Amino acid sequence: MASYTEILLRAALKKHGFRLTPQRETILNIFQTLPKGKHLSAEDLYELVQRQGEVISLATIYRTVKLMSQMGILRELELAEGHKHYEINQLSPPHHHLVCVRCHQTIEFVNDLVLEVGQKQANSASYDLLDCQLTIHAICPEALQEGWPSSLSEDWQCPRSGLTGDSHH
Amino acid sequence: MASYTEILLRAALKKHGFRLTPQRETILNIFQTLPKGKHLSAEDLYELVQRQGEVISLATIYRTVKLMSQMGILRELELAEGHKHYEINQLSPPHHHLVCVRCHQTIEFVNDLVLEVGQKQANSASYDLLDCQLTIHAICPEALQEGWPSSLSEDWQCPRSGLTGDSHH
DNA sequence: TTCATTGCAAAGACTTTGCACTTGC
DNA sequence: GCAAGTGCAAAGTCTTTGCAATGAA
Repeated sequence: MASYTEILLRAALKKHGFRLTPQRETILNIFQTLPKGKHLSAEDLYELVQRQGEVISLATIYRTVKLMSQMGILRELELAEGHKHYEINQLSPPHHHLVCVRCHQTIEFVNDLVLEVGQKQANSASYDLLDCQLTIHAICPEALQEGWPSSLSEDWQCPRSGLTGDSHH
Repeated sequence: MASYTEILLRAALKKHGFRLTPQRETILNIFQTLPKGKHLSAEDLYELVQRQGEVISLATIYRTVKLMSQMGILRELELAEGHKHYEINQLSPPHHHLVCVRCHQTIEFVNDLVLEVGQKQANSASYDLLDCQLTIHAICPEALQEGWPSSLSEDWQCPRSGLTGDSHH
């Protein structure tokens, strides 16, 4: 599963009776040109579309990422920000996430074992694997040192913030 | 990490300056007496509390499961139902989930490799591991056969429904 | 007594949906 | 042409929060 050209996307959609619309093309394009490891929320995507001069309604954004996730084109990530994030589903190799429950900073990593486990598990139940995500919840050293979770103040700024690909507000 | 008695819970809370309240005890109790592998949404928990004659406000339910998850007492699961589920965090061994994106039926499984990977990853970043979850998104044989996702009707009932521990409405 | 915790109700964040219009095929 | 797709605005669902009252230590 390399990269979805318009042709491939059309084929994938057609296979299920869906249509290729400019909106769907635009959205797929954005995900394809996204820096590796970056993931977007619906809102992020909405803004990115606007920034390149087009407009797609939020409703369509939601409908599209949902559809594409269900088709296996996108991965739906549930990190710790309270809303979903999406990225291109590159099955080779998918990366996983280590998330600090305190500051939400996310470290991505790759591990082939995980996919093997997932594939094996899906196969053994005769399921068709779409995606496979290992999410590790942990506390980062900075938060630990700060004595977390005794101080629940939501305003503490982890010095780690801004270092990695954390794309929420 | 065997089972939280009142004593242990108090100690864990005290360590962070939190208090032991009847509500917190009740909630922990419910999770402890829950059948293995069963997980609850906030709403589920709210109803279970009522069914045993007590009343805890939804706000407190939410605050409590959040706190306990952040303390590592509960695991916060993000499956495919659009809301979070919680269960006791038994680090030995944590189980993982294979979820059908179509019918939301969930198969649980245990795999030691996953925890090893998680632990190793957390350690290498000097994080303190709280939880480690592998979530596999896939399509169940029944849905595949039904031609999913070409038929997006939300009313299709997977014959698999009701077989396993799927606790949403 | 003191400060964490609770309950209530209101607010918030995110997502979905009904409907009329548009458009791919 | 017709069913699928879109945009809009309204409605939902789940979750959080302000505040006064309560209660654990």
